[in-house]
Amino acid sequence: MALGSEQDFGLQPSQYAAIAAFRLELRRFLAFSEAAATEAGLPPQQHQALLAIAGHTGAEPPSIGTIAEQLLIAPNSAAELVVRMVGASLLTKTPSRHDRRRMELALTEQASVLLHRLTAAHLNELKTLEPALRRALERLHDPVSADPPDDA
Amino acid sequence: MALGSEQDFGLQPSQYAAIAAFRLELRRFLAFSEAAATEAGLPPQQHQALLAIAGHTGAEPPSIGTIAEQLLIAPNSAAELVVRMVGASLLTKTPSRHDRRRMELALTEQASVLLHRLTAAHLNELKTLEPALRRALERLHDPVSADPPDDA
DNA sequence: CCAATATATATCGTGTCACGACATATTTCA
DNA sequence: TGAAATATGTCGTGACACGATATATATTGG
Repeated sequence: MALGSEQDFGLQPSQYAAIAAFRLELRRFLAFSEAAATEAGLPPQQHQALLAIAGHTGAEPPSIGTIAEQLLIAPNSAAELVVRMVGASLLTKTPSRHDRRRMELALTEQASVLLHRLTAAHLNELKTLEPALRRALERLHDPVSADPPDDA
Repeated sequence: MALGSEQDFGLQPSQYAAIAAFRLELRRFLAFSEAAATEAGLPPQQHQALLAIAGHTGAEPPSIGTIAEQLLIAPNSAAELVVRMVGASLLTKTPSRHDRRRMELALTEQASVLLHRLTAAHLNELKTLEPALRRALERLHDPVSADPPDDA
């Protein structure tokens, strides 16, 4: 369903390079993020879960399902992730009184401090990486202007 | 070393939401990409390796080390990845005659066809996702203007 | 020109984490 | 109320990256 319906005229060799360069920029950011989380003693996915909870803006408190939606993982995977995080004293998990199927999640004090520091580091790093990310995005449309060769 | 040297004044609650939203957009793109590769019968990392080779612009032909650099993985991981891909008839691997430590990599015909279709699908999808990605990037600086709540 | 070192790739054991399949508890609704 | 939908939990499995280590080839200082 995802393939087969696009026209493939006009796919230049340089477009491979443009997409590859874009993916490399994404990887650089993700690698920074994973390294920062790991150095802080936090598995990367647990960092993302903290961020999703702290950044949650809905009316209902964040739940296991919220994690699944924001991290784009299956609900059972989110449940497992939360188990690990409660075990690591990063989250509290309490049954909702309005819907006792739901588990309401909240950051512990420890997690708040960690996330605050990590977030500051991320905003800082993004100041550096953002221009390259922007340029890579733009070159997807106009791949004629190339970067210097890989091995430069 | 990565943490602790940033000032953390002025980190608003809405910045968590801005970064979380940015990460969600990244995940949407990555999820599309992984799904497209998987539907095409290709493990996502193998797709990225194909892209890195096809998009390689250096003077020397791409090698195991090229894969490691572009995918930001360790050289031994790249070697393992290439073993799997040669086994799946996606790559040819021949020792370089100038440096017989090096293995020169090239796509098979089958892989070229696959990658061409996948790349067209990606360029197509990026037309849709790019605006959201751009907006999410911009809101990292100016997080006051928010998206509608999560559960809208 | 050779010994020491650096580089490129390969192998093996290990650990993390997401998934599918399935199970259970709670809520909703015809 | 009973059936279906929703939310979470459990277990076995698999992909893949890593660290430690090994081997082959290249490079270089003396």
